[in-house]
Formats: sequence, structure tokens, C-alpha cells
Amino acid sequence: MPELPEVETIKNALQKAIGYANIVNVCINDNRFRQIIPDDFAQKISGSKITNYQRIAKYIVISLDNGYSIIWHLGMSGRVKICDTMPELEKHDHVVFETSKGIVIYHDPRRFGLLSYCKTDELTQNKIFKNSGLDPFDEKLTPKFLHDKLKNKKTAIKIALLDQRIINGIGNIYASEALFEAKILPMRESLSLSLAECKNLIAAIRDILQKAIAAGGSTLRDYKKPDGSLGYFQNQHCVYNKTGMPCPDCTCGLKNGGIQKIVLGGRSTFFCPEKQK
DNA sequence: ATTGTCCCCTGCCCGC
DNA sequence: TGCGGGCAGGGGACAA
Repeated sequence: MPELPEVETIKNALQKAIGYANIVNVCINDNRFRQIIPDDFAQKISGSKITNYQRIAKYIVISLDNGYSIIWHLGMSGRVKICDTMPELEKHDHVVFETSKGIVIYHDPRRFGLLSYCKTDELTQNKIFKNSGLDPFDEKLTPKFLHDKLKNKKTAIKIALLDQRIINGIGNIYASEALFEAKILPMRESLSLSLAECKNLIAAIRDILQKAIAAGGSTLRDYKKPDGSLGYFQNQHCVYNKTGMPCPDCTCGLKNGGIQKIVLGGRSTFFCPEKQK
């Protein structure tokens, strides 16, 4: 489910609600995720105190005072629920963290997510993060960096934006939205982008993601904030899931059929054939 | 090495 | 009302 803005929202909500709590107990009701939750996960985590929260790519990383960090990915359908007291568990409430400041529940119907741990000082070498690309807000993400990464790639630029080894955090919604804002057609060959277009694209990615974070992410299906409230950036989507509709401030009219949908790399992709070149 | 295809899993929506 | 097909915010394992 969640892309960078949703993960950032969840991480911030956790930090605000649970803060530097003690983790009293961890109960794993189902360990069958993208990777099986390590057998000693609960043992490694229980009894520790939280010392830090960060988002790395689409992962939430929670560091502990025992030298370990929790690595948490929510896949497509993962949700985090925070409660003051132990609620009646619902279907797909797979992991329950009891802390000194509340209950944290990992709910994930499709179980495409991942919950693991590693030593905090080995995070960057961890297999999960070793090949991770630049964070969209990393100042090392320059037009030249992106242009260099794309200059030998024949795949569509939209597919390249989903490649977490180049830039991380962008998913299927924000890839279409960023390309619309940058006025670039999603099926363009990556190597065809000029340096100036790379500059516009980086600016568009940052703008879209910042606005989405400010709105608490996009709620289309599964995603809710940990307190149960909804994100509202979906109201600002320009093209995603808007086939046949006019784009914002549409001057093209609907003579061309409005926003088009195509499939790239097996994922739905939306664009305005008039405004994007 | 890069690039496409398929798969993991459950739920929901649509058409018949 | 029921059933089958297609689709969904992600990512990894393969094959070519």
C-alpha cells in the first residue's frame, strides 16, 4: 500500500503516540510475510526501550537501546493501528506490540510486508538497504545524478521511477502524478530525458511528495493513519485513477478522451496526452 | 547486466 | 444471489 508519504505519516504518528516507550511484549499471531518473521524477533525486541524512529525508503526503522533496530515494511495492504488499551483483535491483526505507552498492531491482509530486525550499526550494510537508491529529498539527488542513471536505460521512465535502486520511496501513484507535474509522458524511454527534464522531474517528485506528506498520504483502499483517520491527498490527484476525466485546469477539453490509462511493467499508468510530452 | 514476466496473498468490484 | 475474472499504494525470483 504505502509509498513514501504514507510511510512517513505512519512513522511520525508512531513517534508521536508511542515515543520512547518500553516494549513490554511482542505477540506474533502469524509470521508468514514476504520474509518469515525471524523466530527470535519477539525475544530480541521485548524488554528494550525505543531510542529512535526513521524512514528509510518505504521502510520504518525503529532503533532500540539494546543495539538492535526493527525493520518494518507494509507491503501493499499493511496498516499500523495504535490503541491505548488492548482491543478485540480483528482478522489480519498479525503482530501486537505491547508498550509502556500503548498497543501497536500490525494489520496486513495480503501479508506482502516484512518485519525483521538487525543490529543498528549494520543497517546500511543490510541486504535490504544495501542497494537502496537515493531518498527523494537527499541533496545528492541532482539532475546530473538522475540523468547519468537514465542515460543507458531503455525502459520507460515511469518504470525507472519505480526502481527503488535509483530513487527510493516512489510508488505507483506518485510516479504517475510526478510525471504529470513534470509534463513528461510515462512511456518515454528513460535515456531520452534531457538534463533539463531531469531537473523538472526531481522538482516535481519533491513537490508531489511534500504535498502528499502534508495531507497525510492518499487513502484509496487499505491505507489509514494509525489513529484510524484518513489521508486526503487523493483529493489532489491529477491523473491517478482518473481515466477519461479532464486534468486540472483542463484546456485540452475532452476531445482527446481525457486522461488515458496504459499498462507499463504490469502496473496501471495514467497521463494526459495533451499536457505531457 | 538489463529487462520483462510471473508470483506471493486477500479482498473487493464488476459483469454475467 | 452467486461465481469468475480482473484489479489493487510492493518487491523479489527467475528467464531470456
